[in-house]
Amino acid sequence: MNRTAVNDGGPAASTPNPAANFPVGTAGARRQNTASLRWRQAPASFPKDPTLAMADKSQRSDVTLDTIVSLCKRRGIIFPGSEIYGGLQGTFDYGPIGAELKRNVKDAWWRSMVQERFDIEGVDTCVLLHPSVWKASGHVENFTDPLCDSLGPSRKRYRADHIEETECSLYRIADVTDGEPKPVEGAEIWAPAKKKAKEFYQTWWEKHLGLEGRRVKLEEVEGSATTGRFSPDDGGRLTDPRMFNLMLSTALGPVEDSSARVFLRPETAQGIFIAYETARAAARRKLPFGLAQQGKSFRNEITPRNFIFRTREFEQMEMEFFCKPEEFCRNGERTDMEWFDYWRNSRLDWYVRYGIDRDHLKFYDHPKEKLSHYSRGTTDIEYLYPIGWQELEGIAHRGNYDLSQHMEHSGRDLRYFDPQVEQHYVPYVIEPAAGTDRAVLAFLCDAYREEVVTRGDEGKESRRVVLGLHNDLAPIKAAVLPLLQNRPDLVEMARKLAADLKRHTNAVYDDTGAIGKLYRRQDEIGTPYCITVDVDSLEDQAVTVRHRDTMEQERIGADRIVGWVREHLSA
RNA sequence: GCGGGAGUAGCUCAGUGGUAGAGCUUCAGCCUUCCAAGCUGAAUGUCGCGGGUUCGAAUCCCGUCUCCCGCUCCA
Repeated sequence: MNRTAVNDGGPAASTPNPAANFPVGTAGARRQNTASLRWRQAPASFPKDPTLAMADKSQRSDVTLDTIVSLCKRRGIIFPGSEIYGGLQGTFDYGPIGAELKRNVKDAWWRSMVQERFDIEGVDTCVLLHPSVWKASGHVENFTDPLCDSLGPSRKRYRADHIEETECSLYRIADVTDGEPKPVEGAEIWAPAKKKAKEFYQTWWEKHLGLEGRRVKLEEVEGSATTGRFSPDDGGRLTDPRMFNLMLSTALGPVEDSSARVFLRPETAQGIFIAYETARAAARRKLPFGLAQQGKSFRNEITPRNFIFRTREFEQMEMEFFCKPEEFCRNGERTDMEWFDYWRNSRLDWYVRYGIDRDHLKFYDHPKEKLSHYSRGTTDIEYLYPIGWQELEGIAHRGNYDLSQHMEHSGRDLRYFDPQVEQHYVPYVIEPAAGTDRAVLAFLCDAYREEVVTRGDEGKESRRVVLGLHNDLAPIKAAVLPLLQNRPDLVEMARKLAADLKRHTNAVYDDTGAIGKLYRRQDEIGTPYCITVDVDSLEDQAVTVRHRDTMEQERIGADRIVGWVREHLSA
């Protein structure tokens, strides 16, 4: 979905496109940097859907992606993978705080999708699946894009199947000003037709071959007629298409030559479909019911970008909900489309429940004409990332496509026998598929805020960075801090309190700084409660609990603190 | 893959041919009775990598790698 990344770069219709082109095989001309620079500002002649572009104009002013990236790195939440070797594009590692956060997101999903429900089971299927699975699912055929590049000045890349091939020939340019045709060094061009070629290259000759005011002639190189593709933007010839398969593959078996080439799953869903019948039978499930799964998926994204938004290795939280096609529903039973609707809303509510501002979420219903032939509806839940509205989760009504495909390719009967109607049929599937890393990023962006704090007596201002995470998502739930680090009795009491808390929740102890600094440290990673032990605590056996969001404090008996924290965390 | 930008301390960067620096962070000590205070001290660098020019290279040249941005792609 690139609807949002509108090419807001180019000034609209600045330079008229002079339709210049570089001749094939003149390396010198390709280095015309000045021309390239000018060209880069030319408007693309394929504006992406302008209406959508308008609708998606909204941007966030409260947080930038760079801010989040930098916080994540500084605090060891998430940082580039393989960093000590210079990094590996499209991979990110989660550090101590990030690992907790991600676990919490996954746990929250699992609780609401599996644990709290009576109609969904969890599964955990393999990353490596039989190669036929991807033939059946359509990934082998459809997950491969033929791409080609323009040799013209725009250097743009196109989907080969989006551009028609046309007849073309190679032309030589000759200078005929002085009567006798003199071939111009290196000036050979591919063009669809002589007339067109003349239009295309007029400007180019003059500018780049020093032929201003000269008369030139095009000679078709004999036997060069062929078919080729040309850039709609700059008229340049396109390279032959190269195939980009978006699935990663590996060799299964110890000896590479004789081993089987298998794919790493590009989605977790197919594992669920092929385990469907066994899981259903073992769990003794009737329709409707769902199978949920979390796990890593891999895609050879041509351009992984935007931090953890698009990476080559990523994690998914998917659920396949098998339900009855409408014609088999009895009175009062939800139809497939009603289930689709149910899951759309239910999934959006989940994000709101865990703290995302409702105004930062929206549905994007895929237009009917863009749906796959089997799909009866697809809705994206989009989140207003700092980079704009982008897909966070997709909810798809997949009809009976996947199970039917696997029936056909595997030869197994995956139909469901419905005792109510005494018929066999293939269930419909509703699939809410969420990106775990995208969810983590969304929660981070939505929780992030900066405040200016004024200190009471001196009126000194300082900046406070807070992650206002939902308690369930906060990586660390409570920090125990001694007010004075040079008082062994305070330190001892605080350490003991931290140890008590650690038996029940993820708590930490910290005394390496003045109290204000310790608070800020915890604010930055979203710790909801800080518990401070002061000198009075030794007398009255009470401690101060400081709330992250309000910075308010309250006094609680030390012996009640574990209960207090547990109670507040589950509230 | 193409084009552009960038690689110097954990972070942000300065350093354009002559002994590698600053601020912040981190750590230790002192101090400190609640919101990044102060003082003292310390740690941390194959200047992305390889080659060349030079008496001498972070600096100039060539090559190379990686990251970032744009484009193509993106359940």
